[in-house]
Amino acid sequence: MFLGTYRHSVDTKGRVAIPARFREQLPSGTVISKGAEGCLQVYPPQEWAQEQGLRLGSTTPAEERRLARMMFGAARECEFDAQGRIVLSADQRQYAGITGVAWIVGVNNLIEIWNDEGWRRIGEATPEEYTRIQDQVAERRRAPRT
Amino acid sequence: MFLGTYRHSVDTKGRVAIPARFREQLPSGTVISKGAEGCLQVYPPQEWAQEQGLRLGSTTPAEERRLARMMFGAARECEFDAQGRIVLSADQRQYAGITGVAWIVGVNNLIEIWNDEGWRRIGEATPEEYTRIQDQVAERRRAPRT
DNA sequence: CACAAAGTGGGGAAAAGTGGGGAGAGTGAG
DNA sequence: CTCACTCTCCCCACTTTTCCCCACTTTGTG
Repeated sequence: MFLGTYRHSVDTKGRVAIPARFREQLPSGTVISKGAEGCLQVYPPQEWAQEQGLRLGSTTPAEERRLARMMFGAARECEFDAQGRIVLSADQRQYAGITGVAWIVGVNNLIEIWNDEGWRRIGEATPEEYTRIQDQVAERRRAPRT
Repeated sequence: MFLGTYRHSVDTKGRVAIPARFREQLPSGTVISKGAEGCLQVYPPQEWAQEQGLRLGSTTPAEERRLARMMFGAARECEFDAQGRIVLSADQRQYAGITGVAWIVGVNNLIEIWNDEGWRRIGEATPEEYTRIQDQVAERRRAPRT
């Protein structure tokens, strides 16, 4: 389970340290890919495995081909150096708008990486908004397929 | 597992370097052929073997005959030079519209090679489209044979 | 306060990618 | 048959990127 928010720096080589608390839960086979709202997402192997049912072959339908290309094309296996850092590719940094600092956030089953601006927007929700959003989600759960 | 997108140049001899990460997963017997949407596809031996289910015989439907001819007729075994490059034949380059640069994309079980324009079109999906496609595929999986 | 663990920064060797020369086989024209 | 030409490999040289290693700073803990 990944919890908490960490502010780490990204150096000129694109390296960013993954918090030790997270790292010790990430075996090899961990994958980083693009996520919704312009963040990057880190999938532990057991989470990523669910995405892998998607395979290409001569009989794969067009929609699945498209999705597979986007998903896997944007992903990379995480490789930690001796200091516990991973390298964000130029493409990933550009997608997430990350330059000097990154916010690394544990979101239960996976980890997200945000730029300053993006994470600020998430965090600036007032208690009232928070309550409203919580209610919305509760509502949808009661009546799915809306 | 093949992941990530790489932009490599294709020289005047039609040579293109396969990313080292991919190359080390490609034993001899790897095959390159034409793929859907105008890309080229690189099949590791075990993936290619699955395509061999497609055979010609007196009862093969016309569509399958056509597909088989295209796939196998266009295929070639990959041969790497000392620098880790393969040569794309003039025919393959023309089919894929590849001139100066090529995008080499890992798509889980196989590798695709795209021209600038083609790959840009795949990647330019908005987050909303991405979500929609993801939902469609999930839907189809839940209720196969539609 | 001292020690250990975590995070940050940079130099340099090694690996990956790029471009081109040239030998040898195959092809076609004179 | 010979010559010129093309195409395919194989080899070498250069540039760029990656990654491995070391050192320092900061944070946390007993």
